[in-house]
Amino acid sequence: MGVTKEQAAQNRERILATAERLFRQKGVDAVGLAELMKEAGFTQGGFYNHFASKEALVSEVMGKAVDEGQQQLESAIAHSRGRRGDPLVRQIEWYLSAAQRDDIDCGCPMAGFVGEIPHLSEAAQASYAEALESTFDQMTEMFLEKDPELAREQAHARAISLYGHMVGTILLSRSVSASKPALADEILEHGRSSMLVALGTEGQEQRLTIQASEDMQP
Amino acid sequence: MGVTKEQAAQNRERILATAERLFRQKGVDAVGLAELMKEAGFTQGGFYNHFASKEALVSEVMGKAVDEGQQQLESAIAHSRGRRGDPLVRQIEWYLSAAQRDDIDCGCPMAGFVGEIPHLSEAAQASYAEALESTFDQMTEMFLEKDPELAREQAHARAISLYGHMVGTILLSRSVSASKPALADEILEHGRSSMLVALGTEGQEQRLTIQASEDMQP
DNA sequence: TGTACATCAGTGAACGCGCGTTCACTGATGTAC
DNA sequence: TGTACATCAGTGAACGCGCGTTCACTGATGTAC
Repeated sequence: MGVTKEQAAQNRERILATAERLFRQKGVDAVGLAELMKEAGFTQGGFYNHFASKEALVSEVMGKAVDEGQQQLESAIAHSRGRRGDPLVRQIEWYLSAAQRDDIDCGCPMAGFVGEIPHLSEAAQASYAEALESTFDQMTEMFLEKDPELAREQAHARAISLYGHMVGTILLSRSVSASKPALADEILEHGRSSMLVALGTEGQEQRLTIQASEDMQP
Repeated sequence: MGVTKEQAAQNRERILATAERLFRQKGVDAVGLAELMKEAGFTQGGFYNHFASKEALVSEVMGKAVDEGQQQLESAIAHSRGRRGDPLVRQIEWYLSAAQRDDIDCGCPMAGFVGEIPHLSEAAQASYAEALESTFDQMTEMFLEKDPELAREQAHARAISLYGHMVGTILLSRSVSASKPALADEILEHGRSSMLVALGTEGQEQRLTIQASEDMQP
């Protein structure tokens, strides 16, 4: 009661951060505002000083989460620039590590929320789609940097495919990490090595594609 | 009031089927028992004649859904046996079609529920993990049938990787199909063609792997 | 700089509502004799 | 085969509870003069 504007803004951020954590742990629907505010250190009623509704909060949390995911990816790119090794390889190995799988709180928001997005508000879906597109663009750049002779269009296609592969692999691994931990690890490992192999062989794709599709599709 | 045993069993099945449909459309948490029973054509109270609790219903729905997904895959294999073309190719093309993406009600249950699984009961998680393992085994067989010289272990690894790729691609496409339909289609298409190419090039993998990892990981 | 007052982030109780669950009751089904 | 009765899937009202939301109130902050 009686609080600096600056303090109020900080409190708002604390509510957002707490909401993101709880949403990831339990799912959006399973988190009540009373629980959220208590967890953030406030009483229930204060919520509406900061947000118009739960839906507004959800949209803002989604927007913030995917933006941060973006920035994380961007800084990962910057960090690996000039270092030895392929930034795509580094990215894959980090993304598909057991650590990133088990750290629900800080893991990739695109993967963490992908299942809930179709049930959320238009605003939340739009934020998500925007961020997904940017992620594809960033990964396209990584492909182009790796192989400057690659056509942009093809780099983009590879980025989309690779990202789908990464997201599916981490989700499957998470879905069984409680009931079959060994299987969960196997999923990560086979997904990862297959992606790394694909990264290596893609250079020869054009030569092989024609022959391959002849083999497959009579 | 006053109903044949046989009729009662049918009614139970109707509740299960309705629950599966609603769960897929809205998510497990967002479906209330009153809504469910009404949708199935009954009054609220009757629910507990068939199930001990909502949690018990959820577990049974998950078990049934993944089992049916299994059978569907199995019959798809049987159906394509002896026909022209690679069953894996057929599987990929069906799975990553816009139709299967948009038909939430009948789509792949593994993909539809993967995001909710970590929040559900142990029983539901166990059903899911069991079914996932079986799916990997079935796809392993498809790889072995395609290339009988392949080591079982390697076929299994490829099955796991491919399935992760399929699931991630369909989920990403679904997550933006409302807000960016064009992007959603692009995701399907690039994922699909990349998987088909990988199927074709994998035969040459062993030769390329060594060279590829030298290129990537100094 | 000091005083008077509006602002507004906070509190905590209360609202109506829908949730999962329980219950007394109904009446055709299915069984025992 | 007919009669008497137990069973149990169905009804629909009610339970306590937690949900999202509203409200009157508090009191330090921030502003106007």
